[in-house]
Amino acid sequence: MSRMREMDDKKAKRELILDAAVRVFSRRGYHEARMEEIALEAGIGKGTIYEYFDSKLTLFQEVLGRSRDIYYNSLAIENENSLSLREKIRLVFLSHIRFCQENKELTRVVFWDTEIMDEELKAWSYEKRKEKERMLSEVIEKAMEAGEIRGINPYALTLVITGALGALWLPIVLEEWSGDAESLAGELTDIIFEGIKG
Amino acid sequence: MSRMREMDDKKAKRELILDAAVRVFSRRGYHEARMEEIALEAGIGKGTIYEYFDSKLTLFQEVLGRSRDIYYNSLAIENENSLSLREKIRLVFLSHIRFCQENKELTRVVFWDTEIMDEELKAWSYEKRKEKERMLSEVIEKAMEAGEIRGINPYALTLVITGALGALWLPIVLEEWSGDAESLAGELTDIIFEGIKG
Amino acid sequence: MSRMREMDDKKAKRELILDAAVRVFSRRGYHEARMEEIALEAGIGKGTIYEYFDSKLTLFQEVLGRSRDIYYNSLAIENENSLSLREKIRLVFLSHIRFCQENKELTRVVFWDTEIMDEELKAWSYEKRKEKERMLSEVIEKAMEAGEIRGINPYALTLVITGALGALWLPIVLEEWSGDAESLAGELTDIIFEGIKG
Amino acid sequence: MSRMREMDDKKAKRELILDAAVRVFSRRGYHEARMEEIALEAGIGKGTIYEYFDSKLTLFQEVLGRSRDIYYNSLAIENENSLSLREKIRLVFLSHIRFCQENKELTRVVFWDTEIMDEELKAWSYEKRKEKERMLSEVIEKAMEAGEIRGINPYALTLVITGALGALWLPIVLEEWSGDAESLAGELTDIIFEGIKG
DNA sequence: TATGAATGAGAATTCATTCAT
DNA sequence: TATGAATGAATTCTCATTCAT
Repeated sequence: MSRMREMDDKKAKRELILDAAVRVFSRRGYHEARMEEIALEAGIGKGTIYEYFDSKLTLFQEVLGRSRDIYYNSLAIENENSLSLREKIRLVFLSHIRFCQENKELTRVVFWDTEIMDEELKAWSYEKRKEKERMLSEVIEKAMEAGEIRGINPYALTLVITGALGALWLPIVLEEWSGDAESLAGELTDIIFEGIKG
Repeated sequence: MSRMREMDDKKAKRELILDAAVRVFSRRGYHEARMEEIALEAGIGKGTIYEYFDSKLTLFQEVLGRSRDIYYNSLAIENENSLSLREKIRLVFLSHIRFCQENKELTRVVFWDTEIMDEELKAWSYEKRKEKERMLSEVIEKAMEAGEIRGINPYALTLVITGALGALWLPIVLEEWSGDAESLAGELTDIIFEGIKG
Repeated sequence: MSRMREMDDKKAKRELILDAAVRVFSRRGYHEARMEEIALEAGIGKGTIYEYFDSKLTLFQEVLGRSRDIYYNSLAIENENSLSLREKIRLVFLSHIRFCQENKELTRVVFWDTEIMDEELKAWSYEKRKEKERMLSEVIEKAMEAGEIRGINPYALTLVITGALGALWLPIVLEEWSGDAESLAGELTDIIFEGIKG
Repeated sequence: MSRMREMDDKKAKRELILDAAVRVFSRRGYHEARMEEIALEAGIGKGTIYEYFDSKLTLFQEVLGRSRDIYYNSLAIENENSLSLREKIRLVFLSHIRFCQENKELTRVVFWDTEIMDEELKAWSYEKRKEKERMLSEVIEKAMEAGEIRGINPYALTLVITGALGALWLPIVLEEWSGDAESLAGELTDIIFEGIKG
């Protein structure tokens, strides 16, 4: 077998394991997930996982890291500098909803506030959250300077937006809500921009 | 010892255990919490816990249930029928923030999206959440009928409000945010009612 | 139960485990010994061992340490300062042979040059051996100064004595040799003092 | 490739593996040695070892057997019938010391009293030791008959000699002792022949 | 023939739960 | 009733060995 092909195989099996791990971590959570179940799900032997990952924690960290990266990439608003804040927020809601609808398992892994909290992971998680907040604050302050939005406490707005996102994955994953993404994104944005006052 | 006194003692020891359990579950999470640590924290023997609770899961369920009850009671808006929706929402934010500030351990137990989704607990959790949403929807619809707020999707507003609440406990518990409860509650309500449009 | 009695029980169970461990380590060696077998041998459950010892290594270290202490104490020549070197050496041989005859299992643990060689244990082992050599050298040099023995290389004599000891446990434990302790001790001493020249 | 050449290759690879195995068993001991490390050390694939040896145990047995053969051959006193016992013993000490100095790895394998006493290996080990003792006894008895040495217990002398040998490899391998082989061999022989009496 | 990816039996260890006191 | 010593099921991880290529 060519070296190229070998590496593809190696990579492919890694992916196979990661995919299985996402599913198992997603339905069981970290502590209830069994390495044996992941192996079974991947259709491989228990020991094989350890050829690709050092430990259960390592595997989980990679699953979590990748899931979050995929999620954050799916939001992709940084490059859309030409858009108005209103449009940006609408887009964030829209892509969030679509991501949750299309990736129920990844979603569960990303948003399931896991206990594991290995110190390293905790720090990483914290940093990621802070970064997201910083980014949002920045965008908000610019829009405020530009007069697009009135003078408000940016932190309060951050809470409203990230809060709505955080509230919006479980109903989707549990299939309680399966409405139209465009509409809901629009309605949320509308509330935030226009207020609800009668 | 009188039967009355005995029962008081019995009750008191139950409380003792529950208090210790809140602290331990709060700082460790369900899976990392050790029955021995709870017993130690309560100043009793490990075996004694089993005189009062069937299992670790049972104990956790009661801790979680009670914590949520205390939290929901602290919100206490049902009886305040005379208030406007605006005032009600402001009050919910205010009491939420105060509760989190004053009961960091309970808060962590209530909001820590635990993995241990034992089927029964999951169902109970689900029901509790639904009930909260129904209540909110009802209040919103009434306000809409009364013309206090304009015609919007009540579900979207529910998401915005519960989302903001869900986003607002971690910064408090982690002591990242320790600002003025009144101000933040006001600002959040203001955003929701007036919108942010410039 | 009185606190006194409790501690006795606790101590007694520790001893029970240590005894069982000596037997198992003695017949299997460190790596082939199974914690389960030790538990079985002690007539207790697997988990109980861990109530008294942190790990297999810890248990082994204590078994080894105690066995060696018992052995070295059985040699007990330090306090016999009045004796001549010849008598001391004869006594060392004699007590060594008797110890091996009477404590076959301890003997195997003490002399089985185990692989384990955890760094800490290695250092400890090394130190113990050095100490023994130093002690011997000292005694030898004194006897040389006193003219009891002629001028020889003390290190060479140390090798001859410790060597004979080291060669003399296996035949005893394997029951190849079961002769008279007094005679053999005398003969060995005789060879060392008088030489074998015709 | 000619059949002859093939067999040479086959033999060469066997040797390659055995050499690597000596080094690894020497520095790790049997249980801590990893087949993978041996393969790596030999510069071949893990699976290849199994083309030449049935199992780890088999490989170790061959390593041990060969190492011992090399050691015993290095002593080579059988053919030296013309020599006096004194000279023979001196020669044994001398060649032992030199062997240990020059073959630290082999030495460790030969003398490291391994735990892995697989029954077959144990029996073989036992037989080898007995044979050595028989040979020594024979030589001793002849010398006694010839009047070269006085009437002593041959077993006791065997213990003294093999004991000194057994005590003399570790200090060399650990590089604690790195003196002159000739001198030490002479001194040991001197003690055994002349005794130490003042 | 050589390989190394895959395997799974097996070992140490943990900890909720039991139960004799 | 309260206790904590004892327990063993369950879990992670290792590594000799196999076998498809």
